[in-house]
Amino acid sequence: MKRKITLKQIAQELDVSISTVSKALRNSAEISDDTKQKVQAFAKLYNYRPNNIALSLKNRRTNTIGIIIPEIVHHFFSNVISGVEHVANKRGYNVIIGLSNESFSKEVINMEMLANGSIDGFILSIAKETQKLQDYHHFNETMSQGMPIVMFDRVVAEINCDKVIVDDFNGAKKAVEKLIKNNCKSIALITTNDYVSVGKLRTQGYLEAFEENGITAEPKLILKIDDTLDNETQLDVLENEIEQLFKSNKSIDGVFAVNELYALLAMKVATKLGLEVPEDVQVIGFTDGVLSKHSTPRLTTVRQHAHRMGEMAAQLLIDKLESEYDTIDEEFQTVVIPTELIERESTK
Amino acid sequence: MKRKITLKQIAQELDVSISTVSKALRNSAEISDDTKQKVQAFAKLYNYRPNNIALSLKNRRTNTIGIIIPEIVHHFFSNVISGVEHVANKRGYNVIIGLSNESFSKEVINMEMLANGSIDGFILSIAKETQKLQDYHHFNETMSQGMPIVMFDRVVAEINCDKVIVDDFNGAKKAVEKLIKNNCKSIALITTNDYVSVGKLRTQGYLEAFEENGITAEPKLILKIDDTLDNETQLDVLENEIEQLFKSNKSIDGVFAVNELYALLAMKVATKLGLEVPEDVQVIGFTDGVLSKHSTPRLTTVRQHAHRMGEMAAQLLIDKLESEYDTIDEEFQTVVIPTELIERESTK
DNA sequence: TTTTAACACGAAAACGTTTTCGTGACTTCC
DNA sequence: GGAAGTCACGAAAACGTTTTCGTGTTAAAA
Repeated sequence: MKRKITLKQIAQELDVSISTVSKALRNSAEISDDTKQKVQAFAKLYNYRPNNIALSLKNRRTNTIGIIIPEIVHHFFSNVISGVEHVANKRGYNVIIGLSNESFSKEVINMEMLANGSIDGFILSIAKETQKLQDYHHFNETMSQGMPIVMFDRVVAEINCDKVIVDDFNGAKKAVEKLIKNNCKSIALITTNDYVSVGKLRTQGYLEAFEENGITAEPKLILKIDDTLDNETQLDVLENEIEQLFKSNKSIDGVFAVNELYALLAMKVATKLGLEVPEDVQVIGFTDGVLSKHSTPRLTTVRQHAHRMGEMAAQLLIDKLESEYDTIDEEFQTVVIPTELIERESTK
Repeated sequence: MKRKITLKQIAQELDVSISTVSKALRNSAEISDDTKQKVQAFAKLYNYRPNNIALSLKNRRTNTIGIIIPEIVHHFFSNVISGVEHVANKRGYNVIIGLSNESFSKEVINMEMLANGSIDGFILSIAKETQKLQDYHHFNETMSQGMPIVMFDRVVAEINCDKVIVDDFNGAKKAVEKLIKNNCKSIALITTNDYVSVGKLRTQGYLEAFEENGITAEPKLILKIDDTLDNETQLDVLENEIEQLFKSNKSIDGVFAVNELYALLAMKVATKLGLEVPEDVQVIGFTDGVLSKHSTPRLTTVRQHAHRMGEMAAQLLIDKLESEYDTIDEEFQTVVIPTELIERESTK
């Protein structure tokens, strides 16, 4: 088929030079009105659009940002993407995605693939495996090449860059306080292993709420789920673990879970064991996703404002990109997005 | 900070020409072993990587594919993306995303933004507004410029291009047949307006199952939801409509819904009205998402294999891109992905 | 010793832009 | 009528690659 038309072709066709065509299209005062009209009409007729790749090469800016996330089939992450895309689009940037699938090596490969000029900067949330290995060389290398990074949600303290995080600690704390205020006497925690930074922070929020209220935390009320468990296929294992928690602690009248799936399963198990939600046991989950919204009873959750996080991350990154001439400004900021407790039917 | 190193800089530093460096790095036989070693060592030391943009310009291929979808916070679409990303990555392509938010103009703008050389081809599912307006000029223009398009799920018959679709008709038909076989005598349909192509096809499947079993469809059992309704905020309206359906048709003992939310709400309403699922009313939904998997009772659904659809779409596109020299092959194919009935707890 | 072949490298073009600078043809001014 | 200035345009460089072709040097063959 016919390829896209270029300046060169227009120039040939109209018997002028390439520079004249370029200037005419950009409405330069250097060019006579006659020529301008002729060129512009021709360009319009053939639907001329400047080639983006050539522009990128010339300007040494691609106007594209890369976003690397652990998974995309996930309410939180897809929401972040939509936020990123929203402001990126508004400000004339494209968004290119890479999935790490929670794997360290895929994260590294993805970043290397994009860092070679394809994008101007990164927005990313690191893979669990990376958190476990604590190998951050790829971030340092990328930044040392002058490519800015904005991390969100799962961030790493050792790396100096802009960050957008959820207030995991206080979000969890407030949720647990809510349970305490609602007269729960035996509040269980369902969380992940400690190397997952957000899981750890939420756990700390739980503990802090206890402490401030003079309650001593009981280890047996804390269930740490091994999250190498595949939530898709090993759902029954998960459910079983939670069931054991309930069975060996009949006193439980409140549950705080670090994600909505755990919270939902807690409700399910409770119901199965003949307990009523929220009468007998109240449940709050972190992460406000579709599951929480449409469960019966509808789950009280800690909303993270994922969309806003994405918007904020994109804003930070683009601001940095567009102020790169005053490169002295090597001040990095960490924006904390406050959480919001959405009270629904799983609490009194 | 220090920018990425280029061939030119290596050449200067080593006092050879740019061509020599390039050849040395590509292990050309033209270059002496001495020089090769020197250059390669230097390149490795400074972590040289060829600039992708320059390569794209030279090769006139970006090795990037664009995917335009109506929304990303959506189990089906995010699953498709993950499929696309999977094979794209495996075959050395990047994926750049654009969201139309179901808007015609955003779809057009997004496509124009990417069609100017940023990508080699499109994978897309068209916006509802585009379906309603039936304005497809942007697809034709894109294709006439030699840029291939692969459509998935929501496709348009008038455009000649590769397509990947769900077998909506048969998927729906089989689901309804299942209900019939399970002795449902009064099967309701909860669907969307007709201009949504997949909604229409699923409705036809429902009708066909009736016909083949000698049952006459009753219009009052068919609820068409106006999908300009925002599922997020107007949930109660939705729920109310479904409740009315049940109340004015006490005989209903089976429900087929064209998406999982409608199905879930149907279960919820039924339960609320004192009906047991699946004892009194059996429910099947199209689209196998998280809601279905984690509802109580767990929903029987028609699985679409979204991930596989994404993989297939990417494969079709890349195959076409990489065979573009024998451009005569203007045969387009439509791949139909069969559905699968996942029987869970909402049917007997 | 002369011709030929192999070897090792450099110059330059090309991909599609934008922009700086130069220049020939007029016009204006004294 | 010559100097100076304006106008309208073209040549060329640059962004970072790859690749084709040309060329000088050396070694082998005649």
